[in-house]
Amino acid sequence: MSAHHENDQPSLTKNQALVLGALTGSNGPLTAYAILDLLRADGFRAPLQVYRALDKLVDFGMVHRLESLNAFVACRHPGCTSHDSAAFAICEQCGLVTEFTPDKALDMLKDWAKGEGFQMAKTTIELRGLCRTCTAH
Amino acid sequence: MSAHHENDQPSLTKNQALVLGALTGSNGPLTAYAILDLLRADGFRAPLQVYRALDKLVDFGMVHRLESLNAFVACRHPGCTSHDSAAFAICEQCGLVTEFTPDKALDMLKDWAKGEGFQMAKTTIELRGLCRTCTAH
DNA sequence: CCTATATAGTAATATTATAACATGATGAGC
DNA sequence: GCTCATCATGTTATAATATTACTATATAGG
Ligand SMILES: [Zn+2]
Ligand SMILES: [Zn+2]
Ligand SMILES: [Zn+2]
Ligand SMILES: [Zn+2]
Repeated sequence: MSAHHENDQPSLTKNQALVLGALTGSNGPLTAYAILDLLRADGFRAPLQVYRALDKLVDFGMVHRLESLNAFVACRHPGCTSHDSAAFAICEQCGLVTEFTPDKALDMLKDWAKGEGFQMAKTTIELRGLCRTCTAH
Repeated sequence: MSAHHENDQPSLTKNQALVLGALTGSNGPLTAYAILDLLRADGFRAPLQVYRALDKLVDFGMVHRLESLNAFVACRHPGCTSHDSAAFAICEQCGLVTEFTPDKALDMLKDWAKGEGFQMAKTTIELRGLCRTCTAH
């Protein structure tokens, strides 16, 4: 199995592929333990199998962790290289999660960081509220 | 004890005051269980005593939860009314947490939300990286 | 007084995440 | 092919974070 290089599609191990499959097959975020339950049929027995795969998938930029939910989503944002700067809108009514790239907001945050002498490595931007559908309703 | 009204300084219960005191006396964020340990001498025995006080203090805008740390900080930002929109820069080297109000970035996020029909109730903005001191060093 | 509401105490439990250690696969260099 | 290093894996136990359920007490308003 070949090593991962930046800008390659990394080749995934069996466990990584299973976890990614569970996430891409879900219509919303999943917790690590929800993934574990989904994959018991595939031989998963312990949380660490999930967490280890998630760590790698997050490294690869293929999965994002939602800090305010302690949950994970497959990246729906292929082609974008700034996986450390994605933003998410989370509907508190229906659970819908929308990923977007807040370029302008990031520029503003970078300005602040520059003025402050803070060297940004990663941003967490999560909006909580109501999606269009739930607002209309 | 008088009820809390918006824009008042709410009167705090004993437990709330103790938890807030622990946070303002700390030079950094504290987890709920760290607060519990600090307050055992004051009679705290169970996590729920801390979590209940924290819930209220967060409601009052006097304490913020840092989602990416599962920890809490006293608001260092008095006079600001947008306690649902504060941002934090977290140094991964020394643990320094700096609160700021990212007005411009928030405007950009509001623009996105408006275009998307998403009704924002709260934002989580947390920057991870190195503070000025740790960068120089 | 009566009742609704808020606060509080306590025990048990649920949820999320990591540590520690053993095993097996893979590939590079010899 | 063998040796070694590295990475992935399996398994058990445990740590860290958070909530449920139930009880009790205070207190303000009618
Ligand atoms: Zn993404
Ligand atoms: Zn919705
Ligand atoms: Zn604040
Ligand atoms: Zn620092």
